[in-house]
Amino acid sequence: MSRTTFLNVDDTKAGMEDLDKEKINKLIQEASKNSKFFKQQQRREEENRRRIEVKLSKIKSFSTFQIEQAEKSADRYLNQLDKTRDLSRIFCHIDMDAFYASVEMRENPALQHVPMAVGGEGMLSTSNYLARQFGVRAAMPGFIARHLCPNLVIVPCDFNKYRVDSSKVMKIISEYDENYGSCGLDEAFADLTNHLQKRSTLSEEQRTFPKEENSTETITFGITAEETVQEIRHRIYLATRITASAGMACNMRLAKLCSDINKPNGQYQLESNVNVILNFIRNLPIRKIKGIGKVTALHLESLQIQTVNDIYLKRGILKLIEYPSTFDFLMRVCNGCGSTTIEHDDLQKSIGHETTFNGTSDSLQLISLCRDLAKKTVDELISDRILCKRVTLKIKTVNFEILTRSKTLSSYTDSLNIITDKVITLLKHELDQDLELPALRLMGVRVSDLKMKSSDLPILQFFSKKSTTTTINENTHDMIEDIDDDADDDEGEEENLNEEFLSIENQYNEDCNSKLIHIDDENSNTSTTTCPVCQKMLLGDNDKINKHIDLCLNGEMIRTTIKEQDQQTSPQTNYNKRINLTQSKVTPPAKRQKRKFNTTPQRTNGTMTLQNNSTTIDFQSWFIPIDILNMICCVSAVILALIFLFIIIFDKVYRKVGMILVVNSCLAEFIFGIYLLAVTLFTFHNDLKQIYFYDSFCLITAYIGYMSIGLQNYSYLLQAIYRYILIVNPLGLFYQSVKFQVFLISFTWICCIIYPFPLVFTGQIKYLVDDQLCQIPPGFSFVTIFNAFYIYLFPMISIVLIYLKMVRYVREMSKHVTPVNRLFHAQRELKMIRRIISLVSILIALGLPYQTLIIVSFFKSAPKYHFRIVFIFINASLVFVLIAILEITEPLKTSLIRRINGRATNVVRTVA
DNA sequence: GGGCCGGGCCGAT
DNA sequence: TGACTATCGGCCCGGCCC
Repeated sequence: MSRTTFLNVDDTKAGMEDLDKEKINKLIQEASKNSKFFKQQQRREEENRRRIEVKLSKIKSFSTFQIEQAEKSADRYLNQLDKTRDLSRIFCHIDMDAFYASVEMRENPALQHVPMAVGGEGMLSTSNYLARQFGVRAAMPGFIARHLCPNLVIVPCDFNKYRVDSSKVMKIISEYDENYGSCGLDEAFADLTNHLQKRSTLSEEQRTFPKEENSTETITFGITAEETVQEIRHRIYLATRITASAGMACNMRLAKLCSDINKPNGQYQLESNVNVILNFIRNLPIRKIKGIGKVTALHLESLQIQTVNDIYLKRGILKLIEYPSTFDFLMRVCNGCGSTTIEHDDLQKSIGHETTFNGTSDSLQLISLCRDLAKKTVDELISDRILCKRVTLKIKTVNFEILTRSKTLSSYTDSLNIITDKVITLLKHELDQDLELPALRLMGVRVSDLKMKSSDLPILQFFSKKSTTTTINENTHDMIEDIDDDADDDEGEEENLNEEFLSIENQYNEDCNSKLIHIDDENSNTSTTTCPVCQKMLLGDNDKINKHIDLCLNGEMIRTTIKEQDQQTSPQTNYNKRINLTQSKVTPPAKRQKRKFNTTPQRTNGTMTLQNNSTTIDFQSWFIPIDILNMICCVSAVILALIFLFIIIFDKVYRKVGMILVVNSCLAEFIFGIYLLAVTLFTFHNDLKQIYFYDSFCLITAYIGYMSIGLQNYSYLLQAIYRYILIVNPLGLFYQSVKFQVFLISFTWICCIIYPFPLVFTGQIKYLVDDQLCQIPPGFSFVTIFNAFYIYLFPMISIVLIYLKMVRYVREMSKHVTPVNRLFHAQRELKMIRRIISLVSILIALGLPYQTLIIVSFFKSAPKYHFRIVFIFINASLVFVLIAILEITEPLKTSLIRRINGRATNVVRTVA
């Protein structure tokens, strides 16, 4: 037997008995030796070995007499356990064989003959038996699996499919025990005792099933437990075309162990006889026991405990060194005792979400992520009508060190603001306190100490018979008082925050609620406003007002619930669902369905349910085609801009002042194109992986975006100004000089480079989950208006005004006696400006959706995926603008034509 | 001494 | 080249308070 280390292959899975473990372990070590994960595992193992050393030295201090006494005490305990042994029942554990992999192989038979695994590149969920021969197993990262088995086919998880099959399986099992307990999608326990008693009274017909689907041939099963389970497995196969293994025994622990004996597609029944049971369990290696993981195994192995029988032999020492609960567990194991009741927990104990991302230390990003996770968790709380009292923040550093920080609240709540505040306070405290804290790679928010929103029920029942208006006002009134208490409680802790974080926090609150309330921060922290939900005048600081609105919105939810209640369901339905999903000592199926083994966030129904500050997003099928379209536009634009720059530089047409301005425009377009390409690639990457993830790259691109859009628009303004100068002040040579133009160009560049900095550093730019990009969220705010004016409206309006002024000027000029060439010249420049106007109108037309969005967002919330939609136009505008530049810039056009012709001539010549 | 709180660790799927 | 999940339950410990 291989010695337990933290990185060895876990060979306890069925189908992995005959592996060359040494070879596989060597390959795994090789694949992961340089990773931080490996180093962390080494640290963990060393720490555990240190603890083992302490244990061993403690053991040395015990006298033989002490050990003998402990052994006698253990024996007495074993005797007691023996007396409570219940051999009267017969449990069955059904385990679907490589469930996810089997579903995939059924859907795609080609996969049946290749080693294959289900999951993501990050983590595998399960593997088929062919892959297991290579050591590929569940909970193994994809890259190691590929190292072990280069031909491995990895199929992404599709929980929808598995859920359909799982429900078929569970339905069949429920016919044998309606109180069955499921452990996830692929496992279930059933107590067959009652069914077996009734079974003898069943007619043969009731025990007869078709041999094959749609076949007339039938098969009749007998009345024994063995045959009953064969019947269950046969019916499962008929329903799903997937095999299941089963184990039968007098308790659940033994039944589970039995289902593993004849895997796959087999079953095993353990006789309900003490000697048989002891003989069976004592010969098993400890790692087969549910509840003994790597760490416990390592500790037990250090005491020369390899099998369950060794546990028995070392019972004296175990009694002396283990915690009572651990000792109790081990004694139950070595006596073959197990649970004989399928218990159902009353209430889920905690709810939370966590996500892994590329390591980052950027506190802004971390706080924003934390907020998203809190929102997601609170949404779940609210939708299930549950309150919580304890919030926990979990973080994992890039070195795989995990920290959890939790805080108990003064009262039960489901307020987004309270929970978010609390968890962000915990995060800030960590970030502040530990300056050496490495970058983080995971963050999680969890709430616990849950209770049902019980007070809702009588209120709802009572008021549902009255007018809804009364309900809301009554409820809201009560809630305001509640929340004020909570707000007071929170104030004390706010003192711990440093100023930087406070400013970020306030900014966020402003952003979030700018559509709801106006707060005059300049005068004081206190202001009056009207609540958009209950229409009451509110007096207080931002926090209190926000919290009030938060609660009012919950009140709004209550009203909705009342309406729904009258129509269809009771408000308890959701909660009951949750209870029903929760099984004894097993993960609720709904939760298990969510489990994933890849790096992507939770996916259900092929969609991703994520929260940002305002919306829930689903992955849409049109994302990818649109991303590709955008990429085509961006790449075309970048290539065009590069070609233009190349031509201008190599043909030396840049020596003219006007061309310097065109170079400036092309350069701006090039940067803007690169920005759009980066954004599109970023979005495409996230869409493809169906993840929401961002790092400072996203912020940097946003910065470059705002800068380059400014550069682009001002470059056209400079061109217009230059034309204007040429006409209005043809003798003002200084203004037409290269020096002056370069000065203007430099000036606009400096303005455009500097202006987005405050946007970045004051957290105005946010990662918008739905749109997968970083932008200033649309909405009525000074920043939005200033931004729109600074980089768009001002240059565009100026160009239009210059054009109008020039039209008037040329008209005036033509009325007076003017040198012909000067008039001609002016008309030509006017034509130039007209072209610039046509170019600008492209920008205006295709930028219009963006501007409309901004304006609409002043009055109501922006539609979902708004930026995705407007960015299609912006990407397209870039290509059109570059084509327009070519069209209106004569020297560029002629140069390009000459080159194309030249090359064509060359080709002809070569061919000839 | 018992209960609560906050932190850490383990295990299962 | 580097690359190792998400969610939940449960247990234990030390520190603190009553």
